[in-house]
This record gives sequence, structure tokens and C-alpha cells, in this order.
Amino acid sequence: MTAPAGPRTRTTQVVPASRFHLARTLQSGQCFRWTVAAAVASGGTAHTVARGVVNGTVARVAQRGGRLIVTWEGPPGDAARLRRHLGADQPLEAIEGELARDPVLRRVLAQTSGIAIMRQDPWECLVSYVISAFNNIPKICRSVEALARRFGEPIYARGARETASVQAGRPAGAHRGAAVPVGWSFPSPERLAQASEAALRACILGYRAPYVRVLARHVADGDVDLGAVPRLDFDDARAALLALPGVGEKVVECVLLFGFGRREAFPVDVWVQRAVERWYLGGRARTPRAIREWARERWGPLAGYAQQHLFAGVRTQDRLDGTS
DNA sequence: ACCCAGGTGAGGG
DNA sequence: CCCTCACCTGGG
Repeated sequence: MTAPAGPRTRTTQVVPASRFHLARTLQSGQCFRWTVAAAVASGGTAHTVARGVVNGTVARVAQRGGRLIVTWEGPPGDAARLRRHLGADQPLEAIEGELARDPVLRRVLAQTSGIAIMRQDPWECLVSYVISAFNNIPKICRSVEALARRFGEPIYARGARETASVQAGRPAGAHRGAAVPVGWSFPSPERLAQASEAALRACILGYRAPYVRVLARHVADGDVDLGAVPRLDFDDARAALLALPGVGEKVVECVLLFGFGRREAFPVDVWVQRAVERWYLGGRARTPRAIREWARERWGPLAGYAQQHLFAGVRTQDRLDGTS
């Protein structure tokens, strides 16, 4: 089934860190530009095939036999960079060993082991999570995809050439024989800053359209330098991002965690709040802020990982219990 | 026809 | 500070 590796092969292999689980990572709700499909190998054992737009190209990734088999649909990318993007470089065995000292997490980990915290592009992550407010995951994915399709750069299959008509603006379309993009990169702050509010609303953003527009303008103008955030300490980074429109207490933690790799971040959404109240606080209600502080005190630099497992765990449980 | 969905920001106590 | 409420829009 594996295509022979020719001299110009577009397939490569990546060895993930021990315990890394591709499907669980991509389906744990942290990213919006990956789709996962189950596939069946010739031997009959199920494995995962995923497709995502990353770093200006499109990657198809299958996890089999402890390896990640990467096929570039767009221009060949950097395998090490993809590995880092997926979080497949993180010491999950040590992290989960530490978390499993907590009896609640030990039980949850049976269902969630192998989830890595990804290292997504900070700008794309920021916009995605601003869109996530009072929204649902399928619609967030559609919005991000629409933004990329409308304002991003087309990505062509390896070997395909851009035509003059494509460079001029919208792709001319297949009926004229122009190359069809395999995907679109996420648009830059400059590009989104100049988009009209109506055009943004057309991307299913609803009332979030002005947030995205003003957010893009602030970043494009350098009011907040995303490139400098990694050098700030946690509280300063948090304060800098919180100043942006549409970025509140929950979104800022998501961006720090999934975009900047700050694993002490602990986003408290309705699901995590439910999990903590149900499993740790005897059902007593607490404010999101109180839960966040409690979690950081309890798990410190692994708070973000604890959050990810609690989120996946409580959603799995409610899915199994729920009638719908 | 309603009701809900991974919050945020504005306004008043 | 804490609390309350409206909010685009698509899918149950």
C-alpha cells in the first residue's frame, strides 16, 4: 500500500514521543484546521489519517506502528516543524506519570492518554479563539476555513504552478484549467485589518466580525507585538493579550497554552468548570477565576495538560451519558 | 418555534 | 469587584 519512495518522494516519516496519540490530540478541541478520518489498513487494524493546513502547506498524517507517516499535498514542509506543531516532541510519558498521581486524572487518563498540547501559530490561534466565544466547534472550524479561503494565500499541489489569473486575485476556476488549490494559508494581520466588516461577516463571524477587524489592526500596527510575547513572563504576556478586543479571561489562556506553549495556562470553559466542580469540589459552584487559580496552585507548570485531560474526559463522559 | 453553543464587554449594584 | 444580560448564526 505504501508508495515506493521515489527520488522525488513527498512522503516522509516522523517518530513521535512515546505515548503520542494523533487522533486524541487533534480531536481534543485545541485546533480548528485539522480533520481526522479513521481508516482501515490492509491488515484490518484501524488507524488514523488526518489532514491539516500548517506552515503554508497541507499535510496528510497517518499514525501507524508508532510512526507518523507524513505526505505533503502542498509544497514539501519541514518534518521537524510539523512534529513540533503537533506536540509530538513533548515528554508525554513523564507528564502523564506526574499527573497520574492525582486519582481523578489517573482515571481520566485511561480515556485520554496520548493527548499532546500543540504549538500552533500564535496569530491564527488568537483569531480562532476570539471566534470561539459563545460559539460551537463545527462553526468555528467553518469560520476559520472561510477566512483562509477568502483572505489567505492559495496553496497548490506539489508541481502545480500559479497562473497569472490566480496571482491577480481569485482563482480563475477549474473550468478554465487553472490549478485548483489544495488549501489556503491563514491570512496575515495586515490582510485581515483591511478586510471590510461585511466581508468578515460573510465568514460566519456574526457579531465577532468587528472584534477580528480591530484585533487585526492592533496587531498589524504593532500595538501588541506577538513576536515579543515569548520573552515576557506569564503575567505580562497575559496582560498584553488581554488588552486586545475580544480577548477575555478564557481566550487569553487558550492562546498562551496552544499558541505560545505556556503550559501553566489553564483555560476555564464551561466543560472544565463542570469537570472541576463535579470531580474535585463535590458539586459546589465556583467562579472561573477561582477555578483557574485553584488549578494553577494544584498543578503548576502542568496545569495546561491537566486542563486538556479534564476537558476531554468530561466531554467523553457526558457524550456517553447523554441521551442525544 | 424555540433552545443551545468552548465568552466577552457594557452597565449597574 | 461581582453580577447580569445581550449577542450573530447554524443546527437540534
